[in-house]
Amino acid sequence: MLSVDVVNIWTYVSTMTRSEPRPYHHGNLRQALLNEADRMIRSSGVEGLTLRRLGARVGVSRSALYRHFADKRALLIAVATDGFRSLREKLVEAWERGGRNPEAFRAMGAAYVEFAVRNPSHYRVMFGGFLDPEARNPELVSEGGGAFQALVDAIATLQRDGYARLDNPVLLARHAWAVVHGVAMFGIDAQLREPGALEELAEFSIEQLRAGLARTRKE
Amino acid sequence: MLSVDVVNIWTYVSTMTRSEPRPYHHGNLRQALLNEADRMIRSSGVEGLTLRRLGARVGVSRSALYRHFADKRALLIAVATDGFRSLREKLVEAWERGGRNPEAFRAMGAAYVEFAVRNPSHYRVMFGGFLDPEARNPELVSEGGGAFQALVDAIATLQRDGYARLDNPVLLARHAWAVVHGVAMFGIDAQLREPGALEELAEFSIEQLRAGLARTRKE
DNA sequence: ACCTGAACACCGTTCAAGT
DNA sequence: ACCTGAACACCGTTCAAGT
Repeated sequence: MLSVDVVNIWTYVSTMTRSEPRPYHHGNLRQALLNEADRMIRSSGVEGLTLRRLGARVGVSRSALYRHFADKRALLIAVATDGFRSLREKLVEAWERGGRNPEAFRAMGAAYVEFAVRNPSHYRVMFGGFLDPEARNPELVSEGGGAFQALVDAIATLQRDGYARLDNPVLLARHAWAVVHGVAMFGIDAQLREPGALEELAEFSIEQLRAGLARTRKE
Repeated sequence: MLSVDVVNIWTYVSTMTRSEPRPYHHGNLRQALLNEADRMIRSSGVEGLTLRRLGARVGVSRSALYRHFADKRALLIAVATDGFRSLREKLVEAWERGGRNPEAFRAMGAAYVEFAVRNPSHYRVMFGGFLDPEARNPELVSEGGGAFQALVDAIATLQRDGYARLDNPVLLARHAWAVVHGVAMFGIDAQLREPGALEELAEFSIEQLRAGLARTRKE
């Protein structure tokens, strides 16, 4: 009816008659903001991301952003959620392409470290505690859980095929996560400056991890 | 001569004649600021620490702080430096009190995780990347290196006594640090909510670590 | 629906001035 | 030596108003 047209008439009018001081973002503004936030975090770190500069870069007023995100934390949560989704994809790909065997498990560990080192600021948003655990955003929890589940599934498969000890796979996955997370942090903090040092550590730690999972319950 | 007295006369005058609106901090202001910053970080996290509130809590004007720290980053570096010193003390104590043997090595790992979990905000300042690696504050680097050296020394001793494989002790120490760091991060992010889950993981991971170090070079 | 502009309360930091 | 008070340039966030 009429009301439907009224709803969109401003869009029509503005696109047809405005002297184009700024193009409107129709529905893709959210994604444009996320993309630009990604770029800013990548180049200047989380502390370099301010909503005002983000808006200016996208070509939008200060408050336009609040149509799509409740506040800055909500935007960071969205960034972290995307990061977890991307990480899970990388992990699953390495595991499946490697043939779901102990060697593929090592490839999965290497993929984890690589993701963190190639996206350090992203990784910090995901694990740096900027997002207080009270902010239990369901999508974030679900996406983070999905990435962790990829590890649990891989370990359960190794167990089924006789490659891994039969402890609780969740405990084994937590241990595996701790190892790769620790290695990744070493790499991110750039405390390993010597070329090859991170690769050496990653290889060693992941091999230690694999051998430890293979070790029988009582040594 | 006269100039010496002139230098301190204001202190004399102010302590004797002022109607005590605010007590002066003679030389201990720096420590008072660090102590209060510690308390604020502990209760509200790093993002809860603002220089203005810090000054107000200590009872000092906004700019007084700049007599002791170049800027906010310098204050955080000082906090991190203290943290590393404290951590090293805890590690060395656990190692020596335990008798410098494999069991003591486990105690050292547990002490590490305990330090992180009991001082989560401190720990984040130390490792959260708030301090960009470019800011190579010599004291911070030295104190952080000291804590790491405690690990290297312990592993070298284990090697000498036939308890650990003979790889490069620095590599072994990096691996050990990665493991306990990863476990600590799990605990800090409170992703392990179930009671006892963190203890279970810490015990498992540290035992994996110890067994891995004991394993001979070629399994 | 989507955006603007001004305003508010808060930052870190500086600097001339005070005791 | 140590501190104050005002100022500057920046934040995140809100809200009435515009198209």
